[in-house]
Amino acid sequence: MGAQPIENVDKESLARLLDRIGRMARGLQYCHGLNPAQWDSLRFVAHSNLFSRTAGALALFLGTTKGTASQTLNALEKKGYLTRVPDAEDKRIRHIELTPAGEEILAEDPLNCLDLAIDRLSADTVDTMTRGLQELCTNLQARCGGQDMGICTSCGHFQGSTDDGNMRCGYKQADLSCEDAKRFCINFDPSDARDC
Amino acid sequence: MGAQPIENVDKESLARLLDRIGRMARGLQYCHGLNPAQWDSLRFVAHSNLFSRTAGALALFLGTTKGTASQTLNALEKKGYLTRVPDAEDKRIRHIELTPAGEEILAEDPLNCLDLAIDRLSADTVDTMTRGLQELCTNLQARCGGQDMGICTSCGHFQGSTDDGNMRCGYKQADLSCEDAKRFCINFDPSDARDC
DNA sequence: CCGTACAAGTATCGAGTCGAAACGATAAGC
DNA sequence: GCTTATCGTTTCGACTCGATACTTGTACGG
Repeated sequence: MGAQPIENVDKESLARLLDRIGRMARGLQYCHGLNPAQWDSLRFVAHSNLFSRTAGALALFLGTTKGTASQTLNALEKKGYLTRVPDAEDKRIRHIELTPAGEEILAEDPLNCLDLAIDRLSADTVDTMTRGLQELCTNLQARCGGQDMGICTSCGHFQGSTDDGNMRCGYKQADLSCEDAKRFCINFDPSDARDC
Repeated sequence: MGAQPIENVDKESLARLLDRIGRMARGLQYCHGLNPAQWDSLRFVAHSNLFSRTAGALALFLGTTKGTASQTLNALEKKGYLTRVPDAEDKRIRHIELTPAGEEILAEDPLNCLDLAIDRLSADTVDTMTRGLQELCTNLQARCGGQDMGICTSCGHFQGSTDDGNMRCGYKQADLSCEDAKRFCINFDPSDARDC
């Protein structure tokens, strides 16, 4: 308990700090000819499972419209960072896949610079901040939409693994490869999730 | 030490969480007919001292150009939330002042919603997060510009108070009212600042 | 089958933002 | 007094984003 009693000011400034960091992070993401929305989209595609690598899911995640998401994807496709492959069953759907060039440029994600700064914090601090931010995210998204994402094993729709080693999703009524099951899903149902 | 050893994943996700919160906070700020940049500007004007209530300082703070800042101020002036009054001595300068309407709308700052979420965190968590974010801010701004701001009493340019109760700034070679000295300054020099 | 309802994705248009650059006015230094 | 630097604005073009309408495809009910 070495901490002094905290003035009210601090509570206010946390919100301002978050806003400020957000703006800085945003500013960092104008590089390599991309803009923040495009970086966000690349990251989303890289970390999402098959069900979620679609224009609609991206729009949900970014809190934007399908039209805008489609345009962003157009820009990225034109630059050669991703391709869109038709779904085998549902012909309305086009799955987004990173190209090798896309994976390469992701290695230069400007947010890595944020990681460097984070590395200089103590593990305890990072832990506390992560928990706090996750709680904030949860509280906020109740108010302003935005989609929570998680992985199959902690998802309410998860129905266990099949004989051939795939994961069964009760929501999509479909299987997912073991690899994809570790990626984030836009249809994540936290009802079964424990902490984190 | 109840915390489990933390996986690498967590360190990565902190950066992503910050990005995510930033985007959410940004999304919240499309309301009352204003956009994020305009809210940021209103907040800046409300919390800045006389020296900093100018178009140039706003640009520095927002990490944008003077031209863009000027346009944002135009929009806000047209909506009646602020006015620009010429400086008595330097005729190049126009000081930005909130109108009563500006103060009113600031009471409905959408970031207050973030404050509500923050209120539900423990004081210790808020404290740790605030310190951590401040450190991140400092580290980041070294890399990507952006101006740190602070108040006179912890500023390297502060030269004490004058006979008539004003605060003397060695950088601007000018006095500041006691009230303004408690507001943030774009010329803040942290060399004399202790923690916070 | 056929028709309706709905969902995924795309194209188009207009408002608005932003940055770069040029400009005018003023201040400061020699 | 002349030159240079600073503050702010304006203009222009590229681009983003949201709203809307549209195309294509699926599901369901008769």
